[in-house]
Amino acid sequence: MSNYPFHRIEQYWQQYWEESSIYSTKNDFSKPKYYILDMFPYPSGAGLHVGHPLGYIATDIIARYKRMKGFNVLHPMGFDSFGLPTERYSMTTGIHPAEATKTNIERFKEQLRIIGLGYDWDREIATSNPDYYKWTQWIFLLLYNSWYCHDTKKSRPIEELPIPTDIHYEQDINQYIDSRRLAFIANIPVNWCEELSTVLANEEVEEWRSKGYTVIRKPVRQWMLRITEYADRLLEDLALVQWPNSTKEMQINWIGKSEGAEIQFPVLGEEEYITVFTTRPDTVFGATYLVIAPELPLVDLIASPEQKDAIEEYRTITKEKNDIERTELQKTKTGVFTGAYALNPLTNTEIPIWIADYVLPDYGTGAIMAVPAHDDRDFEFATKFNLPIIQVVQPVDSTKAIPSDEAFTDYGIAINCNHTELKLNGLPTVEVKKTIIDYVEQHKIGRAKITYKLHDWLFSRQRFWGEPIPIIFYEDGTKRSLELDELPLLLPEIDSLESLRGESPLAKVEQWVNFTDKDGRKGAFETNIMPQWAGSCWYYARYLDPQNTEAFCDPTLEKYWLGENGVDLYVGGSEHAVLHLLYARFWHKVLYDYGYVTSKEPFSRLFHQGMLLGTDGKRKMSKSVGNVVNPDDVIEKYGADSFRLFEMFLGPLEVTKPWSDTGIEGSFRFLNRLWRFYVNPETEHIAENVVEREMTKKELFLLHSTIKKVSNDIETLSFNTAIAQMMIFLNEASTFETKPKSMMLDFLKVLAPFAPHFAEELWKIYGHSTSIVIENFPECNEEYLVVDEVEIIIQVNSKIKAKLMVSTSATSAEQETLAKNLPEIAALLQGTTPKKVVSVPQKLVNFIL
RNA sequence: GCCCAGGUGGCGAAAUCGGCAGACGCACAGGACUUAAAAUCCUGGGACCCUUAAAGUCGUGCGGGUUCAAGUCCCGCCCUGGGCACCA
Repeated sequence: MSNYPFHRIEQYWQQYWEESSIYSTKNDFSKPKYYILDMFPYPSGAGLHVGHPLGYIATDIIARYKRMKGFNVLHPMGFDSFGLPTERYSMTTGIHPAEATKTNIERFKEQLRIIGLGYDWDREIATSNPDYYKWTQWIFLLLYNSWYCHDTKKSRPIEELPIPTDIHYEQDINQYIDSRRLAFIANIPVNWCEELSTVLANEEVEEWRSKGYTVIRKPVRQWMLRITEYADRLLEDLALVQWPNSTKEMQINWIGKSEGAEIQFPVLGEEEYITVFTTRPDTVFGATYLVIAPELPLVDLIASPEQKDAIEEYRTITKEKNDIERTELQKTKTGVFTGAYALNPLTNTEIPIWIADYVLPDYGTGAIMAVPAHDDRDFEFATKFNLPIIQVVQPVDSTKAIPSDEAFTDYGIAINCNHTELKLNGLPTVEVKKTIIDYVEQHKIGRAKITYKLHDWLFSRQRFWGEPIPIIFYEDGTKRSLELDELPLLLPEIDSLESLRGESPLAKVEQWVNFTDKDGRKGAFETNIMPQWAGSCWYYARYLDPQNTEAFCDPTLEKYWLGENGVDLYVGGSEHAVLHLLYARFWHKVLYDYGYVTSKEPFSRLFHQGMLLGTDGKRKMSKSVGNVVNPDDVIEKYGADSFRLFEMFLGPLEVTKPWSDTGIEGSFRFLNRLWRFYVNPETEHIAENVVEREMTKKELFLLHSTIKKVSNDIETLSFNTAIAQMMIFLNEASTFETKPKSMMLDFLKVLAPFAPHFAEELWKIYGHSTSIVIENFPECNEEYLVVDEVEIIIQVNSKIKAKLMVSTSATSAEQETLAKNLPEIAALLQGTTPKKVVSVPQKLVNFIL
C-alpha cells in the first residue's frame, strides 16, 4: 500500500498560502489580539537541526488554534543578525559579514518554510538592518539622555536633572550630568590579550591561554548601562508575570538583593576609615580582623612600608587570575597582612587589616569585617593565619554544642557582646541586628544598607559587527549625542575585515571615524559598538510596525498589540533565563517610564522548550558531536506534517529528550491511516463509507471528548497528549461501519493546527474552496460528554476483586448494595461482617474485613 | 557547596481531587494477506511463580511514615540533568 502523496500536497499548499498571503496579520482592532512570539534565531552558517524548530512548531500550533478561535494573531519571525561568529567567519573568509548574514538568513527561511510554519514574513526584521538598528541606537540615546529619579522612581529626561547648588563651572556640571546618565563611560577591567591586542570573552580566555597567549585583567574605557537603578523594580515586577518558577528564581538570585549595614572602622594612625558591608551587623563583636580586596587603592594608603613588597607581589598574582581561576583555586585561602590596624568601633579593640582575593572589589564596599566564628570563609582564613576566633552567637537550643572545627552561621542568641551602653547578650539575632544598626546610625559610624549582586551592564564591545554607538567626541573634549534625524549612524563600507583586526576595528577606518559637524567643529565618532543583546532587547515591539520610519513603533499599534499584557506568550530556551530576559525587561521599563509602552512587563507568559538530544539519548545534538539530524532530510522522507506531529509527540515540550529515527514512523503511519480513513486512496475521493447522517451518541461522545482534550492541551502546551487523543479518536472511529460527514469535518479542524497541509488537502477533497486556516475551531458541547453509567471497582481489603457498571446517579449506599450482591464478592464476604466499608460514588467500594 | 528540575516497562512516555499504574506511540513476538518480502490488517505483552491458564506474590530511585487506599501527601537518603558559585 502506497503512502499518501505528501510531497505534492505540501508543495501545493505552501505555494497557495504564500500567494494568498493568508498569514499576513491585519491591524483589525475589532478582534481580541493574541501576540505569540518565538525567541528569534541567530542566523549561523550551520543551518537548523531538528532541535531548533521544536519551539517554532509549538507556537505555530497555538497561533493556528487561536486564529481559529477568533483571535487576531500576531506570530512574527526575524533574525538576531549581529554577532561575533559572523565577524570571525568574515575575518577568515574575507566575505563581508552583511553578505554572510544575508546568505544564512535565506537558508534559515527556506528551512522554516518547508516545515509549513505560518509566519507573517511581511513583518520580518533583522537586527543588522539599518532601518532596524536606527531604533536600537535611538533607544540607546534615550538611555544616554536620561537619569533615574529616586523620588518618582522612574527615568526622566536629563534636562530635568537638578544640579546641586555647589556646582558652578560648566565642566563640573557636565561631569555631574554624565555621572547620572543611564548610559555612561567607566573604566572596567576586561580580559585583555596583549599578543592579539584585543579583548576576549570569558569563554575565549581558556582557548587562547592554552595556545600560550597571556590574558590579564586590564581596565578599559567602556560604556555601561545603569541597570542597577532598576534592581528593585525588576525584582518586584516578577510577581506580575506568569513565568516558570525556576526562571523567576534565577532572576531573583541574579539580582541578589541583600539587606545589611555599612560600618566604618577607623584605621589606626591614619585619617582613614574602612567601610565594610555586612549582612550580619549583629556579629560585629566577633570581628577580629578586616579584609580588603587587593585591587583597592586604599591598600596603598594604609600599608606599612615593610609590607609593601609582599602586597605588590600578591597583587600581581591576583591580576593574572581571571574570574574563573579566582574561584577555582580557592581550595585554600590566600592573603597578606598590610601591616596596618583598625579599631573595632564596638569592642574598641585593635584588629589587623589584611588583603585577600576572596574579597571582591566590586561587591559591597570591597572590604569586609571578618567574623571567623560565624562565617565559613573567614573561619578557614583565620585558621590558616592563626587569627583570633570569638564566639558571639550561640544556637537557640543551648544544649547543642558549638562546634570548634567550623563556623556557626545560623541565627541564634547573642553572647560575649559586652558593651557599656548596649545590653545585647541573650537577645535573638534579629533584635541584635536592629539594635546595632540603630547604634551605628546614631553615632554616625554606619547605616542600614541594601546591596545587590547585580551590577551595571557592560554595554560596549571592541568589535565591528554591531550597532555603532551614536556619540561624537569633539577635539575640545566635549561630546554630543546624535539627533534623531542623524540616525542611523551606519557602519562604514569596508572591503575586508582582515585589516581591522585588533582593538576597536572601527578606530582603524579613519574616513569613518573623523567627522566635521554641521557647525564646522571637528570630532570623532565613538569606536565601540553595542553588544548582541542590544538588538534583541526590544525586537518584540518592532514587529508591530516594522516599516515605520518616524518611530520605533506607532503608539496606536502598541496599545493594541502589546497593551496591558505585552507579549501574550513568549517561547524560547531556558539558556536565556537571566541575561536576555533581564536586559529586555530593563529596556522595557525605561520605555514604560516615558509612556512609549503600556505594560510594566514585556512578556506576560513565558515557556521554555526543552533541548533535543541525539539518538543515543546522552549527548546534546550538535555539529561537533556529529549526531545532527537535519529537518530537510526528515521532511523529504516523511513530509512536514509527520515531522511536526512527531516533534510534538516526543514528550512534554519543556523536557530534554532524545530524537528517534524510528519513532517518526509512528506519526507517518498515523497520517497514512487517517488518509485512508478520509479518502479512497485509489480515486482520492471521499471514502465510500462516509455518509450524510446525524452522529450517534457514541460518536458525539468520542468527537467532543477529543475536542475538549485537544483544546485544553493546546492551551497548556501539552501537545504530546493532544496527539495521543487524536490517535485514540482514529483507533475508535476506524471501527465504525459508516462515518458521518459532520464528524469527519470537525475532526479535520481539530487536526488542522498540527498537520496543516494534510488538513487543507482533505478539506478541499471534502468539497471546500476556501482554506481551513480561517475556519472556526469546533466548540466542545459538554452535554455530549454526560454518561449515564460508569464502571467502578470493588475491593476487598483494598485489593481489586471485581468491577461493576453503575448508574452515575447511584448513591454510595446503592452501589454498596450492588457490590455486596455480586456473586464473587458475596462469596468472599460469606460469614463475616465487614469492619468498615468505604464507598466513593462513581469510584469504588472497598470492604475491610 | 548552594539553587532549580527530574527519577515510572526493552525505549519515548501517560495518569484532574490520593481511588483499576503503564493511555498513546516506538521496538518486539505471533497470526492473516502474499510465490516471497515490504506495506497493511488482527492479536499479544511490567516482573515473578507455573507446561499453560486461573489464582497468587511483587512492582513507579532507596528506607521509613500517614491512610480503607500512595507514582501522587509527610520525613530521611541516593542518583541524574541544568544553573550559579568566595556576594560578606
